[in-house]
Amino acid sequence: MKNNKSDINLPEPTKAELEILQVLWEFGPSTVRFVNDKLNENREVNYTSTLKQMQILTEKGILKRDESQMKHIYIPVEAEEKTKVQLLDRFVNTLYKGSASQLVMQLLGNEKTSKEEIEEMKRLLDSME
Amino acid sequence: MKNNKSDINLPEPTKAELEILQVLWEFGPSTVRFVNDKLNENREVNYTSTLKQMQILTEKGILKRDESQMKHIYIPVEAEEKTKVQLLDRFVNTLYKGSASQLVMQLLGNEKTSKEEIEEMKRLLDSME
DNA sequence: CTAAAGGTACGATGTTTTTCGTACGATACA
DNA sequence: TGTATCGTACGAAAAACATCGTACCTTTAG
Repeated sequence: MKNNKSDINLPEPTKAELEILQVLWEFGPSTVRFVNDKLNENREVNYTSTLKQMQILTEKGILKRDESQMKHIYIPVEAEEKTKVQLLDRFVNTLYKGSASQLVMQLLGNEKTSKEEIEEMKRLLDSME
Repeated sequence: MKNNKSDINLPEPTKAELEILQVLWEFGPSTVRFVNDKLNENREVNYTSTLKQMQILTEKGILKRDESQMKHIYIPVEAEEKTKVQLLDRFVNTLYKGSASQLVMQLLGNEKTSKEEIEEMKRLLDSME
C-alpha cells in the first residue's frame, strides 16, 4: 500500500495546536487571554506565543474568530468529535494497521485500564447491533 | 492535574523514527540497507538519511546495534508491545482524559470500524474477567 | 593489485514548529 | 488628557526534526 493521500493532506494539528484546541473544546469559544491562562496552569508560555499559535490555527482554517470586539473570540471550526475521529483514525492506521480490535486488545492488556472502564466498554458494545 | 512527569520524560519517537521502528517490528533486526529499501517502497529517502535516523535512535537508546559485522544490525531495545502501550497510553490521556471507554465509543461511532472488528472486540471483552 | 560497490560517520543544510520581541492601536481611569 | 494596561499584528529567532553531501574505510570481482 503506497501513500494514502486522504491521510496525508489532513491539516494535522501540531502538538502546540492540539493543546489550544483542547482548551477550546473544554471551555468553549474563548479569548487568547483565557486560553493562555489555562495553558499556563501546566507550563509557562508567553502570551504572544499563544496568540501567534491561535492566529496560525485561524489561517489554517482550524479555528475561526469573532472580531467584532477588540478581544477576539476564537472558535473551533470542526466539532471536537470530528477532529478526534480523524486523529484516532490516523492513530489506528499507523500503529495497528487499521485494526481497531487490536487496539482494544492492547487497552485491555494495560493495567491502567480499570475494571469500570472495561465494564463500560462491554455495555457500549452490547448496546450495538 | 499538573504535569505528569512519567509521561513527559518518555523518549517519544518522532514520525520518522516511528517509521523505522515499524519496519524493525515487522521484519525483525535489520541492516540500514534493508530498512531503507522498505521505506523506499513508500516514499523516496536517501540511504544516509535513514542511516542518520537509525544512529539517532541508537543514541537515544531506542535501538541498539550489533557492530560485530561491518553491516551493523539494528534491534529495538523495547518490545513492540511495550512501546505501543506507551504511545496508546499517551494518546488516551491526551485526547480522552484517560478514559479508554470513551475512545472505544468513538471507534464504534466510526463507520470505518467494520462489523467484524466489533464482533472481535465483543469476543475480547467477554473473554475477560 | 586495483577499481567499483557498498558500508559507517558526521557536519551542514533545509524544513517545520514553537517561541518571543517589538510596534502600535484601544481602553480605562486617575 | 496622559499614562498604564491590555489587546492585535507580525517578523524573526530558537528549537526540534528531517535530509543529505562528503569523507573515508572495507569488501569484492576482475
